[in-house]
Amino acid sequence: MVEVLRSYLAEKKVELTEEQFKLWTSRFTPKKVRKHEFLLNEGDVSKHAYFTVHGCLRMYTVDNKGKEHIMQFAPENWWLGDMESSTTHAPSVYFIDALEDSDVLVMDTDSWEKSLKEIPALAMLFQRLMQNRQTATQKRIIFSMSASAEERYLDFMKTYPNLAQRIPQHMIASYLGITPESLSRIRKQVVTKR
Amino acid sequence: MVEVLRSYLAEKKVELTEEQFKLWTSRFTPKKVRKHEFLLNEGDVSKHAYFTVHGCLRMYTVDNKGKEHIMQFAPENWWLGDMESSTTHAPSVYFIDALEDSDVLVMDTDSWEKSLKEIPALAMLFQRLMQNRQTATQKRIIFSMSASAEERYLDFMKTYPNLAQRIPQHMIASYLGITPESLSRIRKQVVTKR
DNA sequence: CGGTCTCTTGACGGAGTTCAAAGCTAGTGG
DNA sequence: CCACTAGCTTTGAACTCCGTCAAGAGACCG
Repeated sequence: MVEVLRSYLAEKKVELTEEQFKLWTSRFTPKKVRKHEFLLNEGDVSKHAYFTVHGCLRMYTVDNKGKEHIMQFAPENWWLGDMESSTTHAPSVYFIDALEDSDVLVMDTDSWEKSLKEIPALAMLFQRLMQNRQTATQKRIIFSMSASAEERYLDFMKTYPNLAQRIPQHMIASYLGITPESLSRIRKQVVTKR
Repeated sequence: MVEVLRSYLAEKKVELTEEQFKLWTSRFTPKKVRKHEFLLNEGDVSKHAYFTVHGCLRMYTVDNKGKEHIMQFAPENWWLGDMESSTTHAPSVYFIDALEDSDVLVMDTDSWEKSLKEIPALAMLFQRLMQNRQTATQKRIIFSMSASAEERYLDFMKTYPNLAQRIPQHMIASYLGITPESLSRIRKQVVTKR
């Protein structure tokens, strides 16, 4: 299954020697995850990073009013994990579970850090990905403060065109920070507008 | 002026050899910045990182409706810069200016990257700081979706207790994503509540 | 000392929430 | 393979928080 990482790296324009590739991929464990199965629970210390080969994961928190807030989706070719908990060994504030039956690749934190030290090209890739994530997260803040719920929904549709067909509406609502009822009304509006 | 970095590093529990410290600090240029003076304009490629010795900087964007949104404040002992623009050489979407007459230390991007490569302890420090920032940014998203404006104001006051006395109210409003009028009403409420 | 910037206060409106109920869909077990 | 149930989505009505617009008071700087 680790062969999918070959095309992934090619797409990201990262070139490893065959030796490096073998070393890296030997540290992954393939895992089948059932829908609704949990990979991380709030309060646990994160010890793994995940790569979605097929299916979809999500990472979310529950606020003090009991509401779920989805921080990130991880469909095919996405990485997911609570980096903070992994590096600081502090209990995570996040849950990670599967939205569909999924195939994922798992690597434990120690192997992960070893790989970054041994293979500089990987360290550079993940620094770039971290930077992109920070940029995306900042844009999300600005967008949540300046755009209406409808604008944010349309933006979500543009960013993840296929995802909206695959996952329940109320998950999108949770990601956008609105209620399922509001999203339902917005979708009606958007359809009748054209 | 670079001597302030000595106590800064001590506080962050980073130990450099005297040689490393000299090498690093020799690459900074002290700069006096007047209130309202700009260090970065939207559309420019960021070529510098800043450390506030005295005073306060801010980084903000202007959305398509013409509203300012403050991404970050940088009072004493804070780093500020558009990392994304610096690393990708893409035009920045941010403005950086001074909220008070300030003393800052400036390092250009090339020297910055060189320093991180030459001094691993620094690379580790800034990876840690980046991680903290990502965590803080994520918390801000959750908070902006789950908490009322009043709760967010009270949280801001706890996080930056001294800052609220120093900077104009409407800057805090811009950071919180509410109007100055709303913040004014919230403050009135908070005072009369006790 | 005049003007601009900042903060406050009021009235009104609108986007989104809450609560409730009724369809609809999909998964499960017989 | 069908029936049943639990979860998901839709719709309605009332409400609430916050934004907008407008006006006035105070503070600070040139």
